[in-house]
Amino acid sequence: SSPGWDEGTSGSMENKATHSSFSIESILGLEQKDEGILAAKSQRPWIDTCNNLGKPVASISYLQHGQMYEERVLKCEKYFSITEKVSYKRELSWYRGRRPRTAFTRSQIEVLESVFRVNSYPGIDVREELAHKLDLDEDRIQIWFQNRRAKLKRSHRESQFLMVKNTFTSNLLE
Amino acid sequence: SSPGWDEGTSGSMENKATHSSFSIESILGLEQKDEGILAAKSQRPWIDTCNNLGKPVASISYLQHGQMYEERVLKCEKYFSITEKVSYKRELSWYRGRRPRTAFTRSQIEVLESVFRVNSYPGIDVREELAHKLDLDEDRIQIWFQNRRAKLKRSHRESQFLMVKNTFTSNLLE
DNA sequence: TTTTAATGTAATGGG
DNA sequence: CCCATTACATTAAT
Repeated sequence: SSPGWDEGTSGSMENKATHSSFSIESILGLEQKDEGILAAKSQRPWIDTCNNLGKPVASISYLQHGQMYEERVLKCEKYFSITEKVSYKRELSWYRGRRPRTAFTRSQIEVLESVFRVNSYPGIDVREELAHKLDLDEDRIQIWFQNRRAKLKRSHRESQFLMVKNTFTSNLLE
Repeated sequence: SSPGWDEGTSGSMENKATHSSFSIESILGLEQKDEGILAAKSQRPWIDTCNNLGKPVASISYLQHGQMYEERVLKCEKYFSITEKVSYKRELSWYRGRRPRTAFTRSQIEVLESVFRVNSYPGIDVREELAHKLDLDEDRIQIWFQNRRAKLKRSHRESQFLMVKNTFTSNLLE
């Protein structure tokens, strides 16, 4: 449940613990048995969000507040239709298949940074805990730590580099 | 001899047959004697290369052809200094002891992919042949096929997941 | 422009 | 060999 984009209904497959005996899954004969391919988790849930309702029947696009929007008619019934409004940028991300960029809040960053100072390699347990506390996907946490480690290494490299360079320069000036 | 990262001047240690009595190696007292453990093949040749000449005395960095380079001063005498030019990318990998990431060329990938389509599990003989033809280590080939098989498996899982989910969605909309 | 979230994949280590 | 992870090079969003 990352902020900035909704998850649609794609999460329903994973809520094994909460469905009743008369759940949709059981009616459709898709009961999870923790065997075979149904256990698989989609790698691209933000794409599923649009696929869940099929290809749009139609769409119109327009400008609003200086931004390009598109209204897609996902389903047309006699008395109603289901529409979805998406921004142009998001649409671009979609067909490129790229996850919309997550914008962490300041408070989320603060927590992540404080954990990072203690442990740059949190295990799955810590990541799940963080994910729950910060209301983020565990995947986002993992990626954040990866990028954070890369950043740390970059800064180490730069400072080390400058140190050597300064030594060299000092020697030259002696 | 993987393409994708230059060897700088560090390859000189391997050209034992071509150096004269007044080579840099002999001046520095680093003559190879081919005795004892030196005959063994290192598991990490990309680390040995830098350790052989000790830590650089100093280094300066600069840009050339859009790439970061570093010039390291290996030894400073009164009238001369011995320097070594290395690319920045290589420098990064050094201090961590990790093999520099191989960047396969498009044509190498094409060959590997075409072989993969026919046989995902090439034996040592095929791998050696590929290594020779593509000018790569046999190890790189082996790793490539391992990663390629993992990728194939992922895509299979993903498509199966989507198939099941689409069935699920179709049922809902009927 | 700079920073950094996201991606693809080469490399590593354990089983 | 597999599998899960990690590092790393790049791309692209902000």
